[in-house]
Amino acid sequence: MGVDDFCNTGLVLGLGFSSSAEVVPRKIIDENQKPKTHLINLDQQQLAKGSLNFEPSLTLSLPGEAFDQKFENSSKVNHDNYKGANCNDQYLSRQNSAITSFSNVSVKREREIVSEEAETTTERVSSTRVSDEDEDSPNGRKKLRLTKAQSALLEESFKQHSTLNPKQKQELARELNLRARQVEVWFQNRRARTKLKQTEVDCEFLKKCCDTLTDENRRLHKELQELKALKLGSQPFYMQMPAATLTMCPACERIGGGINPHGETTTSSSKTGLISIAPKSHFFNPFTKSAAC
DNA sequence: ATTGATTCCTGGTTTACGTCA
DNA sequence: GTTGACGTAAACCAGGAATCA
Repeated sequence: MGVDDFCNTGLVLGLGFSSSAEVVPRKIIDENQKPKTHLINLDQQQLAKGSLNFEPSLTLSLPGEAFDQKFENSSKVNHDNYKGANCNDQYLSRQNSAITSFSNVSVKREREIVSEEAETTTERVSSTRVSDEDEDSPNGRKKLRLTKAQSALLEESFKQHSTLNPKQKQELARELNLRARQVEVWFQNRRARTKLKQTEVDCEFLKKCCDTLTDENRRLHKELQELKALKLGSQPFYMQMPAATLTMCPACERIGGGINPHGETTTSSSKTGLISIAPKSHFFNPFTKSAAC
């Protein structure tokens, strides 16, 4: 029996985990007292420290069953945040000089550019924001570098809510002396980075699980060989015992099942020589000690 | 019920900028 | 001091989903 045998069963082995930090959406109440789902992000400090207490959960299911539920939930975004949003924050940072460099802009882009021009006009009159400094940029994509104070405030806001409604966005933009569009882009990129980091953490975890399961597979192979050897030794006791009823202590690697791992017979039915033990679902958890010990 | 417009999102990409050898 | 490689993050694009008229 090898990995190939396992893969040909038509079953799906799912690996997931839960942690003290919520990953699943939960209901929260926004400022308008409207219940909505909201993705709660892992605390970045916890991530960095690796201090999250992940509890692995392995599931065996038919193809298409709920293995992806976590990720489906994670990718689901509630759009109620923006219900009733107006166009006020539709501002693009691309400057007028850059517009001509896109010869085949879509209708959508043209619409946005029109609104951008309108807003730009307003801003030029009413403020001295960063965009004013970009006037000299030859290609219109002068890159802003946020100050530490701006980044800190954005991070603080992101900790409170990973998405912004238009009002929050405008308010934050005003506080930071940035355009609403810049705040919006920052949050989009920040969410993407969070997700990427979480993916990396998941990947590392799965690698460790893979290593552990490989070791477990190796150990089970060894156990199988030992059982075959015993069977070949024509010992009637073991010939009457279904292999599935045998368990082995992962720690001491001794065979259990009616006989304790250290050799003593423990069941009353042993008088008959036939050991009768209820099949026990035993899925080895690589992160916990063996239940047999 | 259907459809088009609008808005924001995600996922991926581009690119300006800073750092370092 | 200059330069090229590289990483980071701001900005962008395409397409999807939700909502509304």
